[in-house]
Amino acid sequence: MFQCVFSSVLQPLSTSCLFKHLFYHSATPASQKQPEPIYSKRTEIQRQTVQAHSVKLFIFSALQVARQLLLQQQQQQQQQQQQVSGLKSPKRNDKQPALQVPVSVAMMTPQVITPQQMQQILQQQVLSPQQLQVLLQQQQALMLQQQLQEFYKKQQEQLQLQLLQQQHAGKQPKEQQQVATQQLAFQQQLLQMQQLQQQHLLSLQRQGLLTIQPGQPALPLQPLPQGMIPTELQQLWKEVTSAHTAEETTGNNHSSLDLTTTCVSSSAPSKTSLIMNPHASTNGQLSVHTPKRESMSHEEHPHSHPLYGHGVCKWPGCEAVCEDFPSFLKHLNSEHALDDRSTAQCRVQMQVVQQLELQLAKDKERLQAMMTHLHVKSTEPKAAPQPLNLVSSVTLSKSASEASPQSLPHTPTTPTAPLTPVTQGPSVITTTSMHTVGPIRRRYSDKYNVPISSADIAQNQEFYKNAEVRPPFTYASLIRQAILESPEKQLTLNEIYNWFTRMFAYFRRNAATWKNAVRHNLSLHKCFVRVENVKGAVWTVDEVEFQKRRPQKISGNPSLIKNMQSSHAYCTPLNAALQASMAENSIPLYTTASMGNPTLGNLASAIREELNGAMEHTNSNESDSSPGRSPMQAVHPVHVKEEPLDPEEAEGPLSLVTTANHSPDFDHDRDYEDEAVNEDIE
DNA sequence: TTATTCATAAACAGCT
DNA sequence: TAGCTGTTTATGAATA
Repeated sequence: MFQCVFSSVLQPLSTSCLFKHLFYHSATPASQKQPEPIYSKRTEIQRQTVQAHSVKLFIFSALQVARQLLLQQQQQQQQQQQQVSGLKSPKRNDKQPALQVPVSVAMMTPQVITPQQMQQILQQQVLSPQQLQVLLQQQQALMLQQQLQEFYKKQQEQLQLQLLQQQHAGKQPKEQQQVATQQLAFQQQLLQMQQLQQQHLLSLQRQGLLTIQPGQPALPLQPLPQGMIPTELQQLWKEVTSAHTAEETTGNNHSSLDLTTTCVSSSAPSKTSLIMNPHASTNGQLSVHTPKRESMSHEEHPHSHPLYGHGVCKWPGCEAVCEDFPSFLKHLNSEHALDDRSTAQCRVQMQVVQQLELQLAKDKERLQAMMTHLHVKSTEPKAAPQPLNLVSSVTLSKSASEASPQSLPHTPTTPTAPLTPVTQGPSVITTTSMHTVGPIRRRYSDKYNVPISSADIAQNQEFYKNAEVRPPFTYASLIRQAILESPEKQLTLNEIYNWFTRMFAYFRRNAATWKNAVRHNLSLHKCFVRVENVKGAVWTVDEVEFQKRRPQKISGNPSLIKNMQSSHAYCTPLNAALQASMAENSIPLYTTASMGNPTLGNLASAIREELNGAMEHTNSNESDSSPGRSPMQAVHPVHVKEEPLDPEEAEGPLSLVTTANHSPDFDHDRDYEDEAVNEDIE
């Protein structure tokens, strides 16, 4: 079984169905694929990650404050115990250091999914952005849950220890009872926080926004709507703080915690930083700034900082507006100093970058697989011919094997590496061509006078026959192909119509439109020559005129110019198609034959074999062509000649060049009955 | 910005 | 006369 990762949709496939499925990808209209804005989603992931982390930071800060309060109570309790009984428990001292481990340490060292594990996950299967998002969120939530559980556990142990101590002392002053009561209340509030998270998780699950894998000990904290969790936390915070004495809550800055503001807000970035209780910053980290490194970098590159651009702080989740660079530095040093929050954010950013890098690597791998698939598609059981455009005369340059290294294909995974760079080649099925509704304006092939390859159509023949997908070829190319596929290289208008409807399901509708276009093209283009014969008027193709349709702006050898017209045509259409594909939300781009170019050596021999076969076929004057036959059998007689090619003048890496030869042999083989045809061609 | 190519639509004429 | 065939023109989009 395979799993198709062509798109973000993971779909298990059997070996036999893999190619069909890939072909489905090439055939499915883009409108049905629901393209996913990958980059925007990644940005969204980052945003939500920061958002979730901000929520987590808030909880962390609240816990820190509560922990600090608890510590104070414990200290008071300890002092009271020492005063009363002079008893000092060694166990308590053992426990105390563990309690002093900042929660942020656990936060900064997530052990839920290590980067290595995440990499393994990503290597095992390509995760879609949604899955990555969920995974990331789950990881964040698991981290938070671990922290909560750890803290809760410590609190519980402390409580039990204290109870034991109190029982041991045989005295229970009222204050101790109050402290114990407060601790119990705090534990209950911690439980409430967990329950709230669980409830929110359940609500998300009900909404289908989050899926939890079975057996996963997840307490995922989905990125919450702005202001939702803060409100709940505010209530929780009030409950927590209300458990303490009034002088402890009203005398400090707890009230300054503006929990109504969102933790991450682009509009009010200054509020993103939590106003910490002085007690919360137990180690004073919040007040410690280390701007030296930044300042040094700024001195080297004044007003240039990766975190500063367009007057906005680029710190993840901040976007604070800084009018000038000094103000940004001030903001950076004040809001993003070296503290737990910044460190945690940095770590989150590292994870984000790491995941993006992994995803990028995976996408590259996927692209490679796609390219490989497209390269070897000609070897499918369909046994389609090699995707060489042999319709026109082909000249194989000596320098084919002497192409510059950078021009050589970088696809070592397949022996059928393309002549062109991996991102180049004619487009057979493009995303644009998948739009079956309405006329299309884009054109990917035939843009440089090079018509569709016979193999291009042949390898997608079944697809075009059955799917109402507009072929991405111009009318001229299609007409030319129809004519060239005919045994006598000439067709009546009605036969051209029939070829269109036979070969393309798309042309079985809107006959008036495309037939008019066919007639228009036949009349408009000089490359189509009307010939009167016994059957009436038939249409033939003048290759010279066809190649002349758009001269390339290449200076140098005129023959090279012609050659480049053809060779370049292999490069640009797919480039455009790729760009279009990228523009259209990274919908996979599919080509078939055109990308299955063999290596240079194989290509040369293949060309010669094909050309020789074609010449023999034509010279034998056998008209075995049928509607279903291979288009390669219908190629024109061609000449294989070796022509020096100046590499400096060659614009592209292609050495396979086609010349629009209009040789006497060519005219002879066309075997026109009307001599006027040759005159017209001349 | 300009020129070119292409698709589409439409009008028109000639022929069967 | 209707339909087919062929020519021509116009327009807009895409692209070099």
